[in-house]
Amino acid sequence: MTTKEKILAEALSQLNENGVDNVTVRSIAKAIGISHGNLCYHFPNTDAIIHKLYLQLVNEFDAQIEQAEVPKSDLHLLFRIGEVNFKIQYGYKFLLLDFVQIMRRIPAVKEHFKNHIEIRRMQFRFILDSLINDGILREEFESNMYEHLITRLLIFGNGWIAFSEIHTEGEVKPMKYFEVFGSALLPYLTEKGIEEYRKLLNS
Amino acid sequence: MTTKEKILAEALSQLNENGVDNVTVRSIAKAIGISHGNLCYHFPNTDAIIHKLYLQLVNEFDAQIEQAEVPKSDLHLLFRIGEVNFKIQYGYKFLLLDFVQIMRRIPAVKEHFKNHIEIRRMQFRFILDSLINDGILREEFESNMYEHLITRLLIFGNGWIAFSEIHTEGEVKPMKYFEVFGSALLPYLTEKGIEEYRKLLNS
DNA sequence: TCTATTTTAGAACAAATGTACTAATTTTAA
DNA sequence: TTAAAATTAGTACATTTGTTCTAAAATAGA
Repeated sequence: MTTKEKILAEALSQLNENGVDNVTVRSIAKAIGISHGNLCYHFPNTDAIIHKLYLQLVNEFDAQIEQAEVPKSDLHLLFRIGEVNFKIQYGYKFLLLDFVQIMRRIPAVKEHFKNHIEIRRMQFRFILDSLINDGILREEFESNMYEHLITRLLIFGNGWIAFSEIHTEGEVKPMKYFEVFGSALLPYLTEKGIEEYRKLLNS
Repeated sequence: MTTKEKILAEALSQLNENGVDNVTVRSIAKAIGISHGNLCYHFPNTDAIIHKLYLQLVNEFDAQIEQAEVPKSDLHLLFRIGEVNFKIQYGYKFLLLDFVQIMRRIPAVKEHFKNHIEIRRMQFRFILDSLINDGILREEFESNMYEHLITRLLIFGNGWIAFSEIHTEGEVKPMKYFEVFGSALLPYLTEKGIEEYRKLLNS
C-alpha cells in the first residue's frame, strides 16, 4: 500500500465517521503515522483528497454498471442498479452527508454531480418507458407523473443516508432503505408488474 | 428592533445565503455594525444563534398549524399542511441544507428534531388512514406500503432543498417542489381520489 | 438627580488550520 | 557506484475563530 493509498483510505474512514468539518490534513497524517508536511506533498489540502475520493466513487459506479450481467427483466434491472448504487454510496456516505458543503467548497465536484444526476434521470426515464411498454407499469394518466416520480427517486437517493443518520441507532442497513426506495414503484405497477415485484422481493 | 432581533435576522440571512461554515460571530456583528464582543454578550456563540433560529422555526410551524381553518377534505388538509411546511422551511433553508452538521454540533437540536419527525410521521399516518376510510386512497395491498410512503415523504421533505440548490439556477420555487411532493399520492388514489386531486390542482 | 443595571466596544489570548519552506533521507536509474 | 529525483519530517508563519476580560457608555428606576 503506497502512502497515497494509505492517505485516501484513512481519509475516507475519518470523513465517513466524523464529517468534513472534523477532518484535517493533520488528523489524517497523525492516524497513519506520517508528518502533515508529507501529506501535503501528496495532496495540497483536504479538498484535494475529497475531490479524489469523489472520483473514486464515480469510478466504482461505472465499473459496477459495466459488469452487470444481462438482467432477467427490466424491473430486475432497475432493482439491480438501485441496490448497487445504495451499497456503493454507503461506502462513501460522507459525500452525501456533507453534500452541500462539498459542492460549495469544490465547484468541480458540483458540476460533475449535476451532470451525473442528469444522466441518471435519463437512465430512469429509459427504464420506466420500457416497463410501460412491457405492461409492467401503468400508462401515464397525469402529465409529468413519471417525471415527478423520477425526481422523487433522485431526491430519495440523495437524502436517505442523512435521514438514516438521525433515526437509526447503531449500524445503518442500506438494504432496509433500498426496500423503501423500491416500494415507490409499487402503486404504479400493473397486475403483471405486481407479480414480478413480489418475485423480486422473494429473491 | 432590538439588538437581539437584529442579530437573529442578520444571522438567518447570512446562514441561508452562505451556510453555517461561513457565518461567524464576527461576520454577523460587522454586518449590523456592532462589536463582536457585544454580540457575544447576547449569544455566546454561533451555535446558540442557530439553536435559537431552530426554535423560531418550530414556533412558526406550530403557529401556522394552530390557525389552519377547518379543511374541506382530508386530501385538502394534507396538501395544506404540506404547502405551509414547504414555505416555512424555505425561509430557514440553511437548517435543511446544513442539516447533518447542525445535528452534529448541537445535540439538543438533534433530539428535538428526532421527536419532531416522529410526530410528523404519526400525523401522516392519521391522515392517510382517514383517506383510506373515505375511499380516497386505495386499500393497503402490500405490507408496509403506506409506512414506506410516509418514510419517503419525510425524506423528500428533508431533501428537496438540497437537491434544488444543485439543480436550480436563480430563485428556487418551493411550490414547484411541492407539486412533485404531492404527486407522490397520485398512484395511490382511487378514482374518487383522483377527482379530488384534480380539483385541488386547479385551485 | 443619582445609583445600579444593562449594554457596548475593544483588546487580548489560545487553539486550530492551511500553507510554504528547508533540509534530510530514501529511492531510482543510468 | 553515483547523481538525480522523489519522498519525508519538521519548522515556521499568517489567518481565522471562539472566548474572556475590562472599562466605558447608555439606560432605567428610585
